[in-house]
Amino acid sequence: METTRDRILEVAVGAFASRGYEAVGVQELCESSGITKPTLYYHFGSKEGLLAALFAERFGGFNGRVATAAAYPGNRRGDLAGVLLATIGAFVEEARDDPDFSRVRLSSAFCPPSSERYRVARPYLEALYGTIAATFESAALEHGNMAGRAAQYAASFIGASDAYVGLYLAGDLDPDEAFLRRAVHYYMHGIFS
Amino acid sequence: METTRDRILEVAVGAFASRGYEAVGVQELCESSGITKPTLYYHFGSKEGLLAALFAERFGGFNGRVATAAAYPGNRRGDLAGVLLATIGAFVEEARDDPDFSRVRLSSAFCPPSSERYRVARPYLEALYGTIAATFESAALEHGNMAGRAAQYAASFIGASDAYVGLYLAGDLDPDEAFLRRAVHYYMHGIFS
DNA sequence: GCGGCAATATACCGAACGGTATATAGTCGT
DNA sequence: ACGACTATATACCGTTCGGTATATTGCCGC
Repeated sequence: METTRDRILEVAVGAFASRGYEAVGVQELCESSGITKPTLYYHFGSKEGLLAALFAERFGGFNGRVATAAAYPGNRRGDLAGVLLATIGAFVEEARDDPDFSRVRLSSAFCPPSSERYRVARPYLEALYGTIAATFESAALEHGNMAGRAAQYAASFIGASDAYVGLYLAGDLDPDEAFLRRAVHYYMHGIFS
Repeated sequence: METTRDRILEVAVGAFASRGYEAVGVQELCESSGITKPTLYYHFGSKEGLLAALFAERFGGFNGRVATAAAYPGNRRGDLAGVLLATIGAFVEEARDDPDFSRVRLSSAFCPPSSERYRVARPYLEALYGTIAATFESAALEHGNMAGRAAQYAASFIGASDAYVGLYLAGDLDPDEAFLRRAVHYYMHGIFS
């Protein structure tokens, strides 16, 4: 059964994706959900609380799926390419399964430091970054010349992955399996290879 | 002499950087600038016009500097590494010289498709992307195995560069010359090298 | 010294904002 | 059948939103 709460969240993620959290009014979310304001405030307490609930559900889930994909060595000892492919695959799969959330996530990646958005999104952004950085730190144990560069690797890996997701969401790109394999290959061995 | 118009723009970029375009009110910008609303509307016509003027000045300038750095072959025939270093250097230098604008630029990189921000920022974002893609297309003429991949290269290069800029602006990173050289080296030859 | 224009201010507009005091309907345990 | 609790609605709050009609100032050309 679809609860009122779920319906509000679904309407909200769609509205936030297309017009942005700040530009969407609570009144409008209520009308689109077929409810009234006190109902929304009963469930979420505030507009910021609504965003927090949305992120807890979807960003939390996304981070979990990425963490599973990025586990290293996990059962893939030495297979960094396989881990990175699974990781970027998690980004792309999320964009296919939940494009609205992925749009909200991307638009929150560089949100202003004194915004409500930032306060809510920051822990999830840091968790994602930490997960990827940890993968590269583990890999450095097996590939000595990677040592001490995990932060730089994580930043560029997430940056490139999000750029691909952004192009896909804009309809400019279809990142199929071959595309992702090439992306990982370039990342590990350079653009000439 | 600092004109009223310039002062408004300076106040606006600072406010947009820290709290976001949508969350900043026109009234507040006027008070911070020491003027009143009709003066702002005399110069810019609307809030969106103010953002457009800001982007015309700063995003236009930034894109020009990137285009200069990314010119290929230019006088650097065959020196793709040098061109990419100059290009990522332009990103980082911009962040140092005009951190507020760079914050606004980053926060507009993935802004919602039905927002005012998107309408204003889109041409500049596309111009930037086109510039970088053109560089990789030119490089492919000399490095045959790069052919047909310019879009993918451009996306990942801009994505990684913006990720570095974002970390710098958050105070988590100091991208000095050595860092940037490593970044370009990884990009061209892979993370193991 | 006066017409015209660029640049500013006072005072106001209707609409939308996020949020709430209060009442009411259903459900569930006792 | 009644108290307590969950979930909802009506009607309203003060504030702020982007934007404007109108008046005023100062300068420049003639």
